[in-house]
Amino acid sequence: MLKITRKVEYALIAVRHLEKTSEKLVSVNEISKLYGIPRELLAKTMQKLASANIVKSVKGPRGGYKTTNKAANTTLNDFFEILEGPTAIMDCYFESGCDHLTNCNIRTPINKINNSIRNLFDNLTLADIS
Amino acid sequence: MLKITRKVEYALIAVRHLEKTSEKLVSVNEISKLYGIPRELLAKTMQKLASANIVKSVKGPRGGYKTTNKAANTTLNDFFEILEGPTAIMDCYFESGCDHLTNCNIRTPINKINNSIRNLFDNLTLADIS
DNA sequence: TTTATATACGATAAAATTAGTCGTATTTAG
DNA sequence: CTAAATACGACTAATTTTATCGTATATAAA
Repeated sequence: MLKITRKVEYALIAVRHLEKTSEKLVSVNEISKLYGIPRELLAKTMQKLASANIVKSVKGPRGGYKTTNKAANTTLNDFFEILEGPTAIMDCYFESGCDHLTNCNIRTPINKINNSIRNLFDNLTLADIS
Repeated sequence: MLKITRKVEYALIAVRHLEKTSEKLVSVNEISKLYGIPRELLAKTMQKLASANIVKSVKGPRGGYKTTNKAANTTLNDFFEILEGPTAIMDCYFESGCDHLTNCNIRTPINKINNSIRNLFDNLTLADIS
């Protein structure tokens, strides 16, 4: 219920670590050992952050990741959506098709809750929560 | 990721239905048929709402549920916590014991996000989202 | 030019959580 | 009495999340 996923958790850990080490390239291996998190999973997570230009990747020996100047200004909503897709407390908020037989009597409440959450996360950046 | 559960969904449906039918007692059977939701699951959900005094239960034939005057003023945070326990985007926010090896570098961000969400839900009542 | 190290990415397996069902007890109107 | 309703715990099924595996590609350094 209203939990973030490990992917997001690991991404936060990594980005914060990279912010600290600044310009230096740090490999997935290093971060996964340092915080005791699964390497392959972190690797995939970093790839998503890289394709969204939150971090920059460098291949090959001595390669790794570093944050881009975009990182700190990224909103939580963008950060979450890069990793997990649209922010929605129920699938019907984005997908079509409602399960309920006659009519859905919670459309308004669901929308209001969703909009509140999205508004919250749109107005918080990674820098804000540091 | 940040989803509400079916229990919460069903509870919302039921409470909104009961608000509409006002003083009349409505059985779980009736609501479950009307919205096409599993009876037993809804029954349990209603029992939790009853023990939190959001709804009043009446046993026996012609029995059922109706909302109490407490219902509309209930905050989303209370409503969620009655059904699902403490609101926390990560378990470590409430439970002790951290998985991370050396040190956790996301304590501050997690707390800030959590407090923001809790603050949001503490200031929204069921009436507000109707 | 070969080797070792690193990212990239899709497929699959394991674990955990959520959703749903079942059985039995209790209450009470008719 | 009986039927209809809530109450509650145990169990099973389904779904989602988490983790692993295999293979490809890039590149620094020997």
